[in-house]
Amino acid sequence: MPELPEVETIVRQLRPRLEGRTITGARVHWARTIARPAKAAFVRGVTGRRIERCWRRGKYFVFDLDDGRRIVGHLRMTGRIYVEQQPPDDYVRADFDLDDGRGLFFSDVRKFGRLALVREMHEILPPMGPEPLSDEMDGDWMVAGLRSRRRLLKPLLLDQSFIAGLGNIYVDESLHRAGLHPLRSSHRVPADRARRLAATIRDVLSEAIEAEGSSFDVFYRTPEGQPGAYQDDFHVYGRDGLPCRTCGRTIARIVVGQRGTHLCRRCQPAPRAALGAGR
DNA sequence: CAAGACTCCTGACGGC
DNA sequence: TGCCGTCAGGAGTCTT
Repeated sequence: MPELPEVETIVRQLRPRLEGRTITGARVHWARTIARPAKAAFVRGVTGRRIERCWRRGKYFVFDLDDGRRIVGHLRMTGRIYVEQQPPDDYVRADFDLDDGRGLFFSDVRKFGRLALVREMHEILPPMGPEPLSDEMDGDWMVAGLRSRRRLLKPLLLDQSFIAGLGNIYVDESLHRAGLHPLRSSHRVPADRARRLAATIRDVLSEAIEAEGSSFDVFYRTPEGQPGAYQDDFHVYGRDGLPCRTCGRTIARIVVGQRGTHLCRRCQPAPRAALGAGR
């Protein structure tokens, strides 16, 4: 579920609750939640360790431990993390006792989320593109990146090995604001439009972080239990049938790469090859 | 290399 | 009310 702004918000709020805390015990209630090592070794490995730092890479959250190892996790569609006194819901797949008497709870309705205990990030992370908010992801990078691959824009931006952290919401929102149709071929995007896309992605993500992410249903809540506010600023995502907030044209929904895709046909003109498609 | 199908899971929702 | 099909913010694997 959560994309970069949601994971960033979660990590920021977990930081004061977790950094410096020692894990005094752990339980796993759904074995497949633990990607590696085996469940028992995971529990043994985290028990007694102090959490030194909480940070994020793409949509992954990372808890550095005091023995050089780290817990790396992904919330996928419906994962949530809390630091509370009591289990927050009926979907806790793993939980950790903290030395201040509270617990760290990993909850996930659909059981797609994963936790791993590793020494090096590459043991669990697939190849990942640059952080969208880093200096590396600038206009020049986007121009070169779009040219070097022959992909449809939307699937390319969703590809974590191209750029890290974007998901379905923020790709749709970024493409709309950049005036680019999701079915455009990456290598045919003019350089000036590619530069605009890079700037737009940074702006959209920054604004979403400012709003503490997006919550349009019950699944995303910050560790403080609050919904995000960015869904109020959506221009296309989930707005099919409603008027475009930029030009008034009805927002359309098509399917691209098996993903629901929202766009304004006036703000985002179709590429020639896609005319007549996507109905 | 690119793109589509299929899979992992559960719950909510619309239609009948 | 209840049953059924469909869909969901992710991503890995396999096939074409």
